[in-house]
Amino acid sequence: MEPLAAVPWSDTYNTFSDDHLLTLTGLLHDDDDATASSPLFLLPQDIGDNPAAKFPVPSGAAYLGPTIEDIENALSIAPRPKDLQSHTHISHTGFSILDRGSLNKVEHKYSLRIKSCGGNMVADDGYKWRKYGQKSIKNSPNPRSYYRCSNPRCSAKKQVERSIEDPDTFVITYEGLHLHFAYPFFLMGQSPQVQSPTKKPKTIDPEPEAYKSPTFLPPGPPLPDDPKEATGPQGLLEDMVPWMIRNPSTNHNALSNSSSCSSHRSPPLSPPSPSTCPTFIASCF
DNA sequence: CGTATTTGACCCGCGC
DNA sequence: GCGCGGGTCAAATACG
Repeated sequence: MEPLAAVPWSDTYNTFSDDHLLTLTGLLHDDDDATASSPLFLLPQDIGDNPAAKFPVPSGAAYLGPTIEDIENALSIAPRPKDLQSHTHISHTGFSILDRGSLNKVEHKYSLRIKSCGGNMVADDGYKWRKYGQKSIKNSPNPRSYYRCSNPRCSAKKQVERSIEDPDTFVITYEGLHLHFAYPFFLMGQSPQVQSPTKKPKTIDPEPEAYKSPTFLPPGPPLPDDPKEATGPQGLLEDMVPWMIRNPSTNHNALSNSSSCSSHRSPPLSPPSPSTCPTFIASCF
């Protein structure tokens, strides 16, 4: 039996999962990266007035990234129906985020189970993903697709496969983060004095240099490749979730005020198109 | 023609 | 050592 007879498999996967991926990739540690044991984000309240604290400190006391509970809390701000549906229905985008238990973290990888509610998933995060592989999985009729951030300086990856139990449920596994997303959080050009003592990445990636910069900027417009391109507040979910997780009490307002197409930032490799408006972000949170 | 996708080959880790 | 399976590579192909 061929999955998704009416819609090309890869197309469905990609358009469906992109927006969700952005939701989480900004939170994720790269499994093999030197940042794996370092906090991804520090916020103004975290930094305070101590210059020495303006860079993520890879110590045991540092913020080690979101837990499943953090992410679930962030997700919980999505409007939930009053009834006893087992998942949060996102009517605008035609899919549902399965309720508690659908999100798992395993060895710095997050897996998310998302229920498709029919229709084509047309939502994009502005980032581009390049499919680099597809494999048939043993004992599963559904292949697994492998995607990598099209930004060559970014190591973010995702895997998407259809659930065996429920053909309408997608299992998306996120690994790594959009490193170019972290650019605006640091001032470049200063000699690194604080850097992670952890192991080097398996592959040479110039991106981690950003983390070596001692000065940390508060969350602002993600700046994929060139800090000089930074403009005003943006508002992708990816921008907001790290902040949300740290500020659960103000999550809802922050997102409702920040989600709009007009404030969509320029994606790393291509300008946003009308179809790339983060509708998922606006409707989900 | 440049870019993205497809897909078989290849690599590597793991269990037997 | 060998086979298996997951992950990645890269040439061929499709597409805009």
